[in-house]
Amino acid sequence: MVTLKQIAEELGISITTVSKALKEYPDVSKKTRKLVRETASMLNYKPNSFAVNLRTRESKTIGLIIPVIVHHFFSSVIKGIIEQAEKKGYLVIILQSNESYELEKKQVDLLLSKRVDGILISLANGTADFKHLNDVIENETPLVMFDKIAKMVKCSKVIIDDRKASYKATQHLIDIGCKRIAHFRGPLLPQNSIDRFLGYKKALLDNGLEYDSSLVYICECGDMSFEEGKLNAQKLLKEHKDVDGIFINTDLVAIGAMTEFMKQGVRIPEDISIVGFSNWFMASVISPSLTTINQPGLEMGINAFKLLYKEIKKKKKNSDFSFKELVLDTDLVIRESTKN
Amino acid sequence: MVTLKQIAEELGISITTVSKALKEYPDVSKKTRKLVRETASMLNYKPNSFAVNLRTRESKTIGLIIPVIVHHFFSSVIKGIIEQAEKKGYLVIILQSNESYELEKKQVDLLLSKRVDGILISLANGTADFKHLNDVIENETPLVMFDKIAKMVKCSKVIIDDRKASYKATQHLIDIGCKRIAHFRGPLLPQNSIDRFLGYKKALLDNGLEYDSSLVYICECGDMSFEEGKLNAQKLLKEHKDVDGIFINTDLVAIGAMTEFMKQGVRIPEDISIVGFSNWFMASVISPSLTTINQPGLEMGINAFKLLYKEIKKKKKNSDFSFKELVLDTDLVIRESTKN
DNA sequence: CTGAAAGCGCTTACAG
DNA sequence: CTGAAAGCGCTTACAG
Repeated sequence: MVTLKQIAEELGISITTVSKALKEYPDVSKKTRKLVRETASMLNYKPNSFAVNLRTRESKTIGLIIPVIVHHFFSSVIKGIIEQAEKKGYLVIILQSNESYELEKKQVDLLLSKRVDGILISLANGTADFKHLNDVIENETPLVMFDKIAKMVKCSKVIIDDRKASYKATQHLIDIGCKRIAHFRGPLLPQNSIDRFLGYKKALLDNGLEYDSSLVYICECGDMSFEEGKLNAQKLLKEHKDVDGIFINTDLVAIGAMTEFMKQGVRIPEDISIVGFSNWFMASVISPSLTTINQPGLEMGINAFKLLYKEIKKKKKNSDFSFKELVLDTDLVIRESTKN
Repeated sequence: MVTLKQIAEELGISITTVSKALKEYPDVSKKTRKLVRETASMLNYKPNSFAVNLRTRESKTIGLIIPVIVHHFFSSVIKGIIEQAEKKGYLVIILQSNESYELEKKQVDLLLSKRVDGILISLANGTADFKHLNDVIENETPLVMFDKIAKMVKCSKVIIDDRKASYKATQHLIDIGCKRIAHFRGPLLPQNSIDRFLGYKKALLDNGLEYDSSLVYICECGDMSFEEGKLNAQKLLKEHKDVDGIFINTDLVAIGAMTEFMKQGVRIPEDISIVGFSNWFMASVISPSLTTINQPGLEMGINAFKLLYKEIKKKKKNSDFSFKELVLDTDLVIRESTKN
């Protein structure tokens, strides 16, 4: 590998001058600069990034921890982050927490010891303790949370208004005439699962409908989402034959439920209307197609990186920085599963 | 940030000894070692990886270039790679080429200048020149290609036998009685698109069926796959009403085609049987569900990393290393779109 | 405009 | 068993 020293020797000048010439320092004569640049490109010189990192104390690399990768929404987020990062000259190390708090903790530690310039994270469902996140902040490493966040942690965040979105979804079911509306919710912990439930409940009450907790079914929303949808649909058919609409926490669970309903001869939307959440590509191609809330994954990724980038820049200059909480718009995509 | 120097000063010993104690060198007294370890953990010492990289000339980081991320097959590969890498203490930088040769070239260069310990790549559809890959090899950076590979490049590879898989798919159509079988193929360049076409053709000929090139339709298989499927289905219905089976290069295109057929009242599988390729999760939940070739993404990722890891180890020890080409098994998943 | 020198924080061959 | 010293390849404050 070619080093500055070799270029310097080749030209009989000092390493200092070579370094400066390559970095556009103004105090190098044009002639020298040209010579250095030519020699560098001739020898195919590439700065040793290990040395640069050590000197500059930054690696132009950020870390991303995400609960699952094989997931339409999250892979869209990843795409947004990587593309934006590349534009600004940053690379992205990706880690998957598998919805495990323990793993997430280890991975945060790993990224910290790798000295990434910043960390982007969407929390695992099981994460209830936030010490590892506060460690990041104490360590002065910029941190931005997105989608699955912890309200308590003091950092920038990019989210959607889950409560508003699920209110909209439930309102739509009410508008098309549903009277008895069930909810398949996510796990008890993550904020967005809670918020979606609250939006559902509020929509019912605001419209003078009774809130019946026995109509709320819980899903873990892990690898078994599709099966959970089926199972809950079975249970629901046994326990509450009068239900005519369901707002479901996630498209994949919704698709599982629809599969089960159709198998049992329950017609969608004639007998039961269904609204999902996320707008996976799949939702548009199944039959009947699924009404759902569009969750802007790409935008979330892009904005999460942008916030992180700003913080990195500010911190570098030691200038003031205040956290931002960005709330992205969602919209209801009406399809066949709720036609009236 | 705590450094070795600070620990050394704290204990009144040399940096050398501290370093050795922390790294389990045998020539340090038990007492000293214990003292050093205690102090290190008390001060929450974390080695500065920038300095370690510079000294050891390795970063324990590898690069991954992939055509698209938001894609069931590729995101499964990513998952396999990351998990395996983490087990061996490696982190993964992910870049998306967007099926662009130009971007891919830049990204290879970027990874090389970042001095990653190895590179994993699945080629963009447009990649026909392999200089950038040979640069990697010349640079002595271990390289493993997977899925979309270049036969010409001398490195380890993980692939499936596309020809065999598509032969199997076509044979299945023939076995259930199809006489006039079309093929929606991928772009002209990538090897797997070529191989899938050849497997289709061979199956026809081996079974005494005529090969008719006008029954072969091309898709770019980019972001527009679903629409391409629809369009090709339209064309096919106009041009070849007698077709009773189609083998389609990719599930997403197949699902687009199915959507169009159903819209036009063509029954699947009664009028036309369809086989896809990849076994996206979606294939199992649409209706009729799609017969397809299961492409083992996770296994491919795991094996690709394992091969890369072996090569990294060998190169470090300067021992001999020979390239391996791993061919993973695929199987035909028979579903409703081809019932007879 | 040029360059000698210090230093980033480690690792390791070598001397004692 | 311990440590002084060299060196990885850069960057940059400082002197001239």
